Amino acid sequence: MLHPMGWDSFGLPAELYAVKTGQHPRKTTETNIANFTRQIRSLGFSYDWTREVATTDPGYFRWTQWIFLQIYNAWYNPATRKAESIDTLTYPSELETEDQRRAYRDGKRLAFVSEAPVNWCPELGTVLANEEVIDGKSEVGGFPVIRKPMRQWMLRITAFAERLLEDLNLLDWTDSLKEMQRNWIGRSEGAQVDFRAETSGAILTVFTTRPDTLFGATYLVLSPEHRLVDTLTAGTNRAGVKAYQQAAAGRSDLERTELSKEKTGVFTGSYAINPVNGQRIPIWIADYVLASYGTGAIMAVPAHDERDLEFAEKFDLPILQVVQPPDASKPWRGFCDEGTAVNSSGPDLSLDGLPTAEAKHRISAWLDSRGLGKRTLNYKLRDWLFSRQRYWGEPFPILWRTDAAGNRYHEALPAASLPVMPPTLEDYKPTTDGQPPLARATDWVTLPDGAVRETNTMPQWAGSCWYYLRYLDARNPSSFVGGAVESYWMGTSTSGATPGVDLYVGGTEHAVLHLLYARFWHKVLFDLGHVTTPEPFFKLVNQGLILGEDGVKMSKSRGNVVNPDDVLHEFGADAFRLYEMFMGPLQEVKPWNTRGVEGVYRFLGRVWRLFVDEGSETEYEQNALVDAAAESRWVSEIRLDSRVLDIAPTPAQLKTLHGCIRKVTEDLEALRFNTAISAMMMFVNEAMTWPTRPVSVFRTFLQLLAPFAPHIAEELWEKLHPAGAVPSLGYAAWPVFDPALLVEDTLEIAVQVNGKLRDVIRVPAAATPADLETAALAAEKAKPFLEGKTIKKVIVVPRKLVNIAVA
RNA sequence: GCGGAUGUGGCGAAAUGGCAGACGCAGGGGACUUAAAAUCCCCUGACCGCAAGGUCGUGUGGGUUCGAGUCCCACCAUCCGCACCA
Repeated sequence: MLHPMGWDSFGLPAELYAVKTGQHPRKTTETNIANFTRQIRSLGFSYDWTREVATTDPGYFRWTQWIFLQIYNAWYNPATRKAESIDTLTYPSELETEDQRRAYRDGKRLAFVSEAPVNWCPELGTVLANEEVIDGKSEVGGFPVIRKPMRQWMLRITAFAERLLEDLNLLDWTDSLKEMQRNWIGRSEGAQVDFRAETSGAILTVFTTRPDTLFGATYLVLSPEHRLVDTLTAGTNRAGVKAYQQAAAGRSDLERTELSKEKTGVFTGSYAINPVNGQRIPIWIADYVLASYGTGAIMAVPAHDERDLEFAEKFDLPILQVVQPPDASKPWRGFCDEGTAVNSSGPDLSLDGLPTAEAKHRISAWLDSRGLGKRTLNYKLRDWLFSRQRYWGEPFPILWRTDAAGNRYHEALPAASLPVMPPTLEDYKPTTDGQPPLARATDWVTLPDGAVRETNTMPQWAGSCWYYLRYLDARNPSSFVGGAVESYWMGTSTSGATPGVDLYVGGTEHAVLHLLYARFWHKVLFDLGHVTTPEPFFKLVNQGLILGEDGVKMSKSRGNVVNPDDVLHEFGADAFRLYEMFMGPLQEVKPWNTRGVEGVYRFLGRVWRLFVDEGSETEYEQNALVDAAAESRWVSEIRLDSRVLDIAPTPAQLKTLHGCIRKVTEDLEALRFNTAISAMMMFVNEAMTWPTRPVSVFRTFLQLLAPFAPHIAEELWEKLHPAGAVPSLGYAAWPVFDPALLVEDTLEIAVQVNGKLRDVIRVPAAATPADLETAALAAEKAKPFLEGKTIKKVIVVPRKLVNIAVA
């Protein structure tokens, strides 16, 4: 069992807090880690602190940088569907110079530099990944985000889209979480179709999931950022197109979606030819077409697409039916589902009368045979924007140089030079001219040979992409994780073990961030032979959020935050732990209720009184009051209750105990802590009524209690072993229940008439179904319901119930 | 709009298709106490009834079944995620 704890301590929140308090992030991070450690320790969690890691520790981020180098020095080979060393890349023969081959190689790496529109958050002064933008605002802080072309580091996660999708099937995750990832990856099958521009002859490729509607395409739409917009714009339309492009560029994502109710766009003044029928159709640009999805251009089929219809109606473009709904009473206008092709005949091809699926097939084959298009897969997933203009993150192990032709190119630092430490800065805010903070350290940036360092840093997700691997071998100085250690813990050296982390408990907020990024890194490491499982986390459970007492998410601004320190001070760690587990199912969202803590606190009081002598308890309370300094001595003088004796338990006592062992054991396995606790409450409620309290029974009970309330369990365990030389309760083997002790000699059988409970009878456990039937028919309280009725059928469920069906 | 989850007492919740509401909170009554707190005992889904007992009851409406909180269909509500993804 490996149960470690660590700190994901790089990132924006830590940096923002540091800026706010005017301290260095390393200082505030250390202070916070110390405080969290204190709180966690006071709760008595059994973490293995010898494996503690912090992602901000140079001994840790050295290996984060090392993994980045593995990604940087790899490419995705579509033939093998795997990441491979960049050395296996073959070059097209037309690349003659080393500079040309270098440019080609850099374009293939899994870590690459790209000049593309990115999410820029002016308030935070940094770019953000797609996953970090929620409703057009930054995930951290909630500030507006705009699109801006910038030169940034990207990781080629899109190459793994299909495998990230497929391998979800290997995992024991909830359906909802898997669905979130599937939706985020957003696979869709369709076709690319080439349209030829009428005057320039330029080829315009569009992506569509409905190639069967090609005959209904009455215009094309390009995104404002599409690279062919300039060449396609006719003279008189130039000013309007430019203005539209500029307006779209300056608009935030939020504005873009808020304004989505109203479609906007401009005509370029030029036309394209529909390859299927030679029709001349206008080319428009509009921001409802996204540059970053598909080809950044669409064929509009207003009859059978909601958005195209809205646009066509607004700009008075032709709407042509090409699909007949199966339900003829439904209007064809705006019908987007599958039906039958109509009005779809051209000189070389007719789809008329074909069902949608077949029409898709036919047209795809036709386009393919003419070289006009091909079947394609598209994903919503975008490449991972991996650089940030921040101080508090891992510096890239990358240098920039200039070649003979004056082109800047990048180069990896050797692994031996890791870690690349961030420079010491007085001011770690971004520069006023928009340069990352690291650019302030001019001595650090420029090397003696003229090379300059990359001044961006990695995003906060980098460190958390692989921490579970570092836990396995946290102090290894020569490798990110030792090979034998990795295969032992990840389960590939033992047959039957689940591959990867056996149980990962975490919140849903990581669904399309950390959990996606970590899977991607893991797959790269797997392909390159550094780890032995294709997936990092086998079983994943999302714990539910604990809301404030008012049923709303806890927040400082609402003032409904419960501070664990206060709860601990008033009720102790055991009551706090017990309550959190007793509240309800682990996965459920549920509100905090301090009364509930009092409830489990009372339960712990009853446990205590089950063991200790009341008189000595009173003495302790009085003595501890006048002499608080010697409290621990007075505690040790509390005596056991005189009924707690080393005597043989009665069969009834053993039965109660073993029933409890069974329930607690099974519930723990299934993470049903709430019902396990309720079983222990029932045990205690009954044990309170016993005239004798056999030590052996209570020792076992304490073992059951220990994982929930370790402090009180350990204290009482010690009292039950007066000799002193007893190992801690934590090392005692978990009790095993004896099924033989749970056998009942008589059973309670429910007697139903027409499914309604009428009586409960007691029968010997050995009673046969026939015995049960006889006894049930004779049941006193059931009789009135049988009188004067015909018995149609008697259903006997052995050991449970008898149902008499009457007419 | 799309995807997912959840709907059970005053509240948190239990219940391999087989006695709905275990366990706990809150509430009511009682014991102990000069008194209070703590503790212990009893009651507590709704309605009818003096009682015995009965009727109804797991978001709504259907269905399958000897029997449905549980399975199937439709709908409603709430929460979470995604959202102009062609």
